[in-house]
Amino acid sequence: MFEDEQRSIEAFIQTYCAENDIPAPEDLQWKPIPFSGDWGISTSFFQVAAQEARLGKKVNVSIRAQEIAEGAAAHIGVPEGFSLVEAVRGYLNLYFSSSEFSRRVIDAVMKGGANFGRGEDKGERVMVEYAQPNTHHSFHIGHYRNAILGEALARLVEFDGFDTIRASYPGDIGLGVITVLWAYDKFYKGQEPDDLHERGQWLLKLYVEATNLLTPREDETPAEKAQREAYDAERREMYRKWDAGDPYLRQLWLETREWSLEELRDILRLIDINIDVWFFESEVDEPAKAIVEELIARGVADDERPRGGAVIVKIDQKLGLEKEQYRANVLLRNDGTTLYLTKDLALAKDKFEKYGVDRSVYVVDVRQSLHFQQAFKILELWGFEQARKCHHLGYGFVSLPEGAMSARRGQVALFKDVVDEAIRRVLAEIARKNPDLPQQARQDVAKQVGLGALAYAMLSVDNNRDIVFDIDKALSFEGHTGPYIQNAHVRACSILRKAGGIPGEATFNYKLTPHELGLIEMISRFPSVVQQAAREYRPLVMASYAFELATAFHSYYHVVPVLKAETEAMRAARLRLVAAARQTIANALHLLAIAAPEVM
RNA sequence: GCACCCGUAGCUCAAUGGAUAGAGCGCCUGACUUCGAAUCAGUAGGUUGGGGGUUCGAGUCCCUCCGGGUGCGCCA
Repeated sequence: MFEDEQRSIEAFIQTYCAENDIPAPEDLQWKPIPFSGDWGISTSFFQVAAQEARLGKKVNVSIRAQEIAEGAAAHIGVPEGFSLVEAVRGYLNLYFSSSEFSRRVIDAVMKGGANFGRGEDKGERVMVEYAQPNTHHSFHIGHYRNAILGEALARLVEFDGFDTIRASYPGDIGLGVITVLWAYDKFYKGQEPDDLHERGQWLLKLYVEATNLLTPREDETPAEKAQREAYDAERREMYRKWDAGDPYLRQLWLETREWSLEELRDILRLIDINIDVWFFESEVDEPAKAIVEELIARGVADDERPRGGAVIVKIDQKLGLEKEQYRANVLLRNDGTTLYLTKDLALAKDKFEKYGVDRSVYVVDVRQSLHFQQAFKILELWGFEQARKCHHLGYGFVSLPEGAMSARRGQVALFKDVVDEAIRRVLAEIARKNPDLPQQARQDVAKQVGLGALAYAMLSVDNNRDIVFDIDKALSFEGHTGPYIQNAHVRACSILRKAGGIPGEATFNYKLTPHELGLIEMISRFPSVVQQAAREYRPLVMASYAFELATAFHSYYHVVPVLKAETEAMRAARLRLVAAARQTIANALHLLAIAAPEVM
């Protein structure tokens, strides 16, 4: 936010170094000054001093860094807009003139509004692929982690200036899907629950039942074994007929698939996700077969079918690697059918050529990291420049306190159930804490707060860490939670409502309290947090920031009187600060796909 | 066997190679006739799994060991 000042100070430093025969600092890093209670920016001279030492000068690096910092401080003086410049232990600290910078920060937020913090147009198109649940199943809390992580990421890169496409890739075919169709056709034909969420759960129930019938048991009798094998043969035959395009099965498949998709669309609507492009696994099968010949012709893939094998890619060998790293993988089974990898390659080709994607992010379970490393390398061998800008955003899996989720054992936290419970708990909280809230508003608010708690529980943990989903902790409304941040927004709204309006301008020409400075500093950091989170593909960075911003606001709120400020000028300045805080909190929450309610 | 991830306060988790490792929960203490207490202020709690190394500087990078998890050509 203070790039101009930084640049001019950097120029001063470069001049000073040049004049005193000190190696030019290559990359000056500016950070906030820690634990000072004041507000400013800081850089250090350790690297410069170390460079001198390497060039043969006999110096103690930390002492020399301090000397340079002192010299630079003296050379710079106190620039316009700053109140103090000091050299401490090798660091050069520049303290802002608080009134000038405060006004500038607040004005920037008020002018930018919902666009405050938005990055420059990057001139690049990014596709974020997430929300890839299998159909013929119900959406559980693990799918939710995927969806919310992908959505937050999409919002971040979009806000940072990338042309962004949201893509979903449901697994709508495969042995699991056929298993459900088999059970339906054999035992439940013609049945169909009314409610769309019941249908998803019902299909899951069919899957569990069918899997039990089809899985070998240790104590099974010869008759049971024969029965099971007969069932399995039916299922395999069904898969073959589906593949051959059997009209009855295709119709049944599309119909039941639609039940799942209806539920999926309903859930995505609930959590405010708008997918731009739907890729179905079943639709990339034919294109996938087509690319195999091309890859053989290009010498990327080896055809071992003549020897009874498959079509494979020996990735390490093609890259000329001695050590095994990417290994080899199969593109086409010897029966001529495609695999997951083949389909992902075909899909990537489509993303690059048909959608003009420059960079591609895959939000997929971390267990598939080898698969994506292989896919990206094959794309590179294939000649796609964009392959180097493909990124697999892996995330740890979500389990329950009882252990891994398992549909078969009935151990699943279905997303819809969790949301319903969240809303119930928020309604109870509202009844206790805000009984004046009109009844008709309660349901909306409960949904926003309940979903906010869930989203934050997922996003406030680093993506490469596993999560044990404890519903009581995820639906906590106090402390390091979504509702805590939402509550800061609500409190700001409340002040502004009572104030009756926001002054069009204000100066900060009075002695600012530490709480005001802290809040203004947090607000000023928002644009750089957007950049970092987007650059690193890490929604966690924004999640942590949002909490810290809310903490700064809550502290401020408690200590600094706004409506009853001592003077009219202070009241105006503080009202604008509250408005800027509200805006920044709202922007941060939006990037996390969390609603910013005005009351709760 | 090979590769990747994780190990930080009692618990759950943060910390672009940078100054004194921070939060939340829980424990204990205090603050509502006050802009909304889903809040705030404070106390206590650490050999960052062990050991080497690189660096002016390591929770962070390298090596090694220990412990936990995941993956590894015809599943997705």
